[in-house]
Order: sequence, then C-alpha cells, then structure tokens
Amino acid sequence: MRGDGCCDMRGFLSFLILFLLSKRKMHGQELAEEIEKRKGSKPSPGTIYPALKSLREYGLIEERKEGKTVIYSLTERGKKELKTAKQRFCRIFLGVY
Amino acid sequence: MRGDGCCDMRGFLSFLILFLLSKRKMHGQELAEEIEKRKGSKPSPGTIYPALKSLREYGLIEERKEGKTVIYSLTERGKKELKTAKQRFCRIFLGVY
DNA sequence: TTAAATATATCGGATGCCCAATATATCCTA
DNA sequence: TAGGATATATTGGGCATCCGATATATTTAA
Repeated sequence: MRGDGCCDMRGFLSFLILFLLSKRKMHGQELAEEIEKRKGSKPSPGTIYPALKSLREYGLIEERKEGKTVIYSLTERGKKELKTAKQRFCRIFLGVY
Repeated sequence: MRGDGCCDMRGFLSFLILFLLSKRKMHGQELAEEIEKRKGSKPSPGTIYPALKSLREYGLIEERKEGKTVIYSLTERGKKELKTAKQRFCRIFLGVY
C-alpha cells in the first residue's frame, strides 16, 4: 500500500501498453505520455523500456526503427493475447465501473 | 511477466476487497471464494489475511468477531477511499471493456 | 561542427504483492 | 471429550514491477 491511497495496482502496465498500442502504433515517448494522461504520473524510462523489451521478447509487440524513434505495434500474437487479457480483466472487475 | 500470459495484474487485491465489501459484508473465506470466482484461483491465507490486516490498519475496513468468523465491512473512510480509487481506476482503463 | 534536445536503453535497488508452510482458535460430530 | 473440520493469523521468502541514475544514439540548433 502506498501513499496514493490504497490499491497499488502495479502489474497493469504491460496490459495498458498492449491496449494503447491496439488503438494506434506509437513510439515509447508517446506511450509514456498517454499513460501519464490516464494515471497522472509519467512512467520513468526505467519502467517503460524494460516493459517494452519484455513484451517484444514474448513476441507480443514488434518494433520498426524510424530515425530517432522506434515505432511499436502489436503482433498477431499480441492481438490475441490482448483479447484474452481483456476477458480476464473484465471478469475480475465485473461491476466496477 | 508470468506464466499466465502477459499482464501480471498483481496489486489489485486490496482494491478488489474494498469493492467486494462494498457490496456486502463478508468474512475472510467468503471473500476468498468471491475472488476465486473472478480470477480463477483462490488467494492463499498468506495473501488474504495480511491484505485485510493492512486495510484495517489504514482504517478502511473494520472487523466484528462473530464466533468462529470475523465479519469485515467498510468504514466511512473505506467508502470514500473506494470511491476515489474507482475514479482513478476508470480513468486509467477508460475504453477497456 | 559543437552544443543542446530528444529518444532509447540498461543497471541496481526498493517496494510490496503473493504464496507455501505453519500455528492457533473455534465449532461440530461422534 | 476427544478428533476433525473450518476460520483466522503469522512468518519467511520469491519475484516482478517500478523508479532513479546513468549511458548511448540520433536529430536539431547555433
């Protein structure tokens, strides 16, 4: 339990990244800003890049280098994984609007 | 990232407990079973009771001993905390149905 | 061609969720 | 009044998330 009240809710970052990338492909900084909009604080580089690396290693996202930035997008496997993760998510939090 | 796919989603337990107790007061085992229904696996005693203790120490839930069992319910502060946690939750996961 | 700015990436460590094992207490049954 | 079943509780530790600090690469500005 941390200062921001109860309910740490750690462990949702990868899920959120998959969800955001399913809306549109983005590079890391864009992702960090989208997350900041939602949760109030911007994830640090030490948070966002290891998470992206992990998702890539699991074959759920792929990268395309484009000059300075790297564009991340979902793989087919990532889309499938997001779908089942969503179902799990919805069953767990059924009724929490 | 763990075996059950991506998206660990740990750190939601306290939140879920507050939510479930807002529906009806329960004792620990009932809570564990409700959580099992939602997430598929039953939290172990070493998970559920420390979580309850923590929530009690933060003044978010209160206990009433009743023979063998202990009935847990939300305090006023717990209700308030749940409300803001819900708002945070909904903003973070906006669009994830 | 420096210098600053931006993006990506890694490392070490703090935090705390969660579990397995174990212990205690109460209730029920024979 | 034993013995089993159920509920509560604690302890120790594993492990993933997440952050701060630091490093590298590319782009832009001067």
